[in-house]
Amino acid sequence: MSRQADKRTAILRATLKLIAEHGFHGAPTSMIAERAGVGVGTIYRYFRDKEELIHTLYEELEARHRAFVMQGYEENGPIRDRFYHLCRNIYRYLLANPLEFRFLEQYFDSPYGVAKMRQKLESAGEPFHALLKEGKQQGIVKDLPTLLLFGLIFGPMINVIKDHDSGLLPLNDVLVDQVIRATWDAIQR
Amino acid sequence: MSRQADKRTAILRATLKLIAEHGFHGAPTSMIAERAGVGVGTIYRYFRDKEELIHTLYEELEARHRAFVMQGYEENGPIRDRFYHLCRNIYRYLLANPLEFRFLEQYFDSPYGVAKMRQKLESAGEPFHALLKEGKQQGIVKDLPTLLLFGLIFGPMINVIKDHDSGLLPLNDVLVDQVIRATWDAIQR
Amino acid sequence: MSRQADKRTAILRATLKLIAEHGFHGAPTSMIAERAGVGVGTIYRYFRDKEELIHTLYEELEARHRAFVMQGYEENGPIRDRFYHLCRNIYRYLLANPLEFRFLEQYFDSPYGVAKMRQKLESAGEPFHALLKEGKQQGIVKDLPTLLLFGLIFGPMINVIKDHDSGLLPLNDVLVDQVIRATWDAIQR
Amino acid sequence: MSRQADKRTAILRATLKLIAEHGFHGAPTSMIAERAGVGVGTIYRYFRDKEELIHTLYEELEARHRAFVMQGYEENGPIRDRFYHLCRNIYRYLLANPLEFRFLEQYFDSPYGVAKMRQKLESAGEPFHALLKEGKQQGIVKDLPTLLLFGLIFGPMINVIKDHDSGLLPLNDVLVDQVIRATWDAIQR
DNA sequence: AATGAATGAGCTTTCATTCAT
DNA sequence: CATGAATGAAAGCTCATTCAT
Repeated sequence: MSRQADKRTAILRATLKLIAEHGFHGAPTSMIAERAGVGVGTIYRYFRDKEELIHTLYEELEARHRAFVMQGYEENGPIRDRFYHLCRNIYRYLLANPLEFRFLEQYFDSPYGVAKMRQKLESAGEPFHALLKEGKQQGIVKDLPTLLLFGLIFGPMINVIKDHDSGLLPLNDVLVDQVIRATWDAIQR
Repeated sequence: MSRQADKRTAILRATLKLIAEHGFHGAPTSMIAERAGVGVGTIYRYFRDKEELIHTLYEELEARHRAFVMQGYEENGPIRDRFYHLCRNIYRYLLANPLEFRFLEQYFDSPYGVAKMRQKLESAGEPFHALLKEGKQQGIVKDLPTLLLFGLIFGPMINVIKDHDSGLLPLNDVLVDQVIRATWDAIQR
Repeated sequence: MSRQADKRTAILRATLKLIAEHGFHGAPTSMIAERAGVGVGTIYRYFRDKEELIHTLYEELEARHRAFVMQGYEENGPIRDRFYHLCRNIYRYLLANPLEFRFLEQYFDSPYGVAKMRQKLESAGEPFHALLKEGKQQGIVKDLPTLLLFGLIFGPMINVIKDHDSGLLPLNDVLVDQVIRATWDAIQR
Repeated sequence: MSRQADKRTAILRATLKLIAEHGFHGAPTSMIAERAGVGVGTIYRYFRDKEELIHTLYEELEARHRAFVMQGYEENGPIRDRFYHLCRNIYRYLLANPLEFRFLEQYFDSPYGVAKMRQKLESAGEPFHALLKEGKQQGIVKDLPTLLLFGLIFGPMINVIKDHDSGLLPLNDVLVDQVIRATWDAIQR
C-alpha cells in the first residue's frame, strides 16, 4: 500500500474514532489531523471538505459491513434461515465493531445521512429487500409495507446494541438469538 | 397570559422548531431570539444558559406527552389492553406533533439526554415498566430483560414514525394498529 | 432620614462593598441593585449612570475620610507634630475601613480616578500641601517638589496597608509609628 | 527572525501598548489583533487564552527588566552602593519604558498579578531581599519587617514614576538620585 | 505532495441602560 | 417615584478552510 493510501486510511480511521467517541462536535479537523499523524492541510488533499470526508467514511464502512454480512449467504435458502443469517451477522458485526456502530448511529441521525439511509434501504441490492418481498409473497411474512418491516427489524437492533455498548444490557449469543426470534415473531404472519 | 409568559413560550417554541428542523447546530441563540421575536439577552432572563433552555424544553414536552398518553389508562386492566392503549396514544401523540418527535429524537441522541432517557425508562413511574413486569410474571410476555423488551417496542416506533414524518411511509390508524400488533407479537410469549 | 436617602445610601453602600470585594468587574449594576434591595432602574434615578455613581461614592468617602483625618488638627502646631497627626489618622482610618481602602485603591488605579487624585493632591485645601510648603521654608523638610514628597509619604502608606489587609504584614500601633517615623526620615532634611 | 516570531511579538507588543494605554478593559482580543495586524484567531495559536497571553507578556517583561537591573551588580559590595545601584537601574529602566511600567502597575493591581508579586518579592533570587537582610544584620538598615521596607522603597518609586509619566513631575538624574537618597534615609538606621 | 500558520465568521454569554407599567 | 423585563453591543473563543512554503 502506498504512502498515500496510508495517509488516507489514517485520516479515515481517526475520523471514525473521534466521531464515534465524541460526536461530530468532538471531531474538529485539527484533531483528526493530529490523531492521523498528518497535517491539517493534508485532509483537504484527499477530501474536498469535511462533509465529503464523512460521507466517504460512511461508504467505506458500509461496504465492509455488507461484505461481512453477506458471507455465506444463501440467496435461495429458506426465508427463515436467510433472515436469521442476515440478522446474526449484523448483530455480530456491530457488536464486534462498536466504534462503527456509534459512527453509523450519529451519521444516520444527522442531516448528513438521512438521505443515504433511505437510498440504502430501498436499493434492490439490499438483501433484506428481496427476502421480505419473497416472504410476503409466500405468505410467511406479514403483508406490511417493506419500510415498516424494516422498522420492526432494525429498530430493536439499534436500541439493543446501543444499550449493550453503554453497558446497560450486556448481550451474549443466547440473548441475541432471542431478540432475533422476537423480531421474527414480529414480522411473521 | 402575561407578556412575560409570552416571551418565555415564544423562546421555547422557537427552540423546538429550530432544533427539530435543523438540529442543535442549526439553532444558535441568535436565531432562536430572532424567531422568537425577542432580543438575544432575553433568552438569558428566562434560562440560565442554552443547556438549561434545552432541558427545560424537554421537561415541558415530556410532561405534555405523558399527560396525553396516560389519558384514560386503566392501571388494572388486562395486560394486552393496557399495552395497546399506551402504544396507540404514543403513536397518536407523536404523529400529531412531528416537531416534538424530531426534537425528542435529537435530544435523546445527544449528550444532553442520554442520562434522562435511562432515568425515564427505569423510573417506577414509567407505565410500561410495571406493565412488562406483570406480563412476564403472568407468563404472557417473553421472559427477557426489560430493556430488551423496551427495544422491541420503542425501536420500531421510532423508525416507523421517522419514516412517516419524512413522507416515505404515510401512516394511518390501520397501519399503526398493525405495527402495534406486530410489536405485541414480538414481546408476547 | 427619608426613604429616598435610604435608597441612595443603600446603593452607595452596596457599590462600595462589591467593588472593594470583587473589583469593578464584580460589581454589575444588577448585583448592586440586588444587594441594595432596590430595583435596577432605581440606581438610575439617583445617578445618571454607573460612572457618576462611582464618582459620587468616591466623593462621599473622601469627605468622610478627610473629616476624620482633620479631627483635632492644629493648623499652627509644629511641623513634625502635624505630620504625625495627619499620618496617624490616615493610617488609623484606612486600617479601620479596609473596604474603603480597597475601593480607593481601585478607584485611583482606574481611568476613573487618576484625574481626581491629582486634583486632590494639588488642592490648596489638602493639609499636607501647606505642611510641606512650610516645612520646606523652615528648612525642616527636604527641598524637593511637593509631588515627590507626596510620593515619599503616600507610597509607603498604600503598600503597607495593602500588605496588612492581605494578611501578609499585620500592623499594630508600634509598627505604624515606625513607618511614620521612617517616612519622616525620608522627607526630613 | 521568522514570520512566526514576528506575529507572536506583534501580538505581545500590541497587548502591552493597549493595556498600558487603556487598561485591561481597553484591550479586547479583537483590538489586540487589529493593532498587531493579525486575525483574532492567530492570538490563540500562540497563547491558550487571553490570560496566558497576559502572563506571558508579564514574564517576558520581567525577565528583560531584571536583566537590565542586574547589569554590573556587585553582590558583595557595600550595602549602600548596592542599594543605589539597584534603585538607579530600576528607575532608569522604568522611566525609559513607560509602557512597561504602566502595564506592570496594572498587572500587579489585578487579580492576575497579586500572587506573582508576593512570590517575586519573597523569592530568594530577589536581590533586595538579601540586601535588606544583610543591612539589618549589620545594623545599617532599620530592624523592620522586610515587607515594610519594601513598601518604603517601592511605594515612593511607583508614585514618583507615575507622576513623571503623567507629566506632572518631570524627573531627571538629579531628582532621581534625591528620591533614592530620601528612600535610603527612610530605611537607614 | 504535504504542511500548518493564518484567518474571520460565528458561537455563547454578560451587562449598562431604557422605558412601559 | 420605583420597578425589572427587555435589549443588543461587545466580549472571549473555536474551527473549517486556504495558501505560501
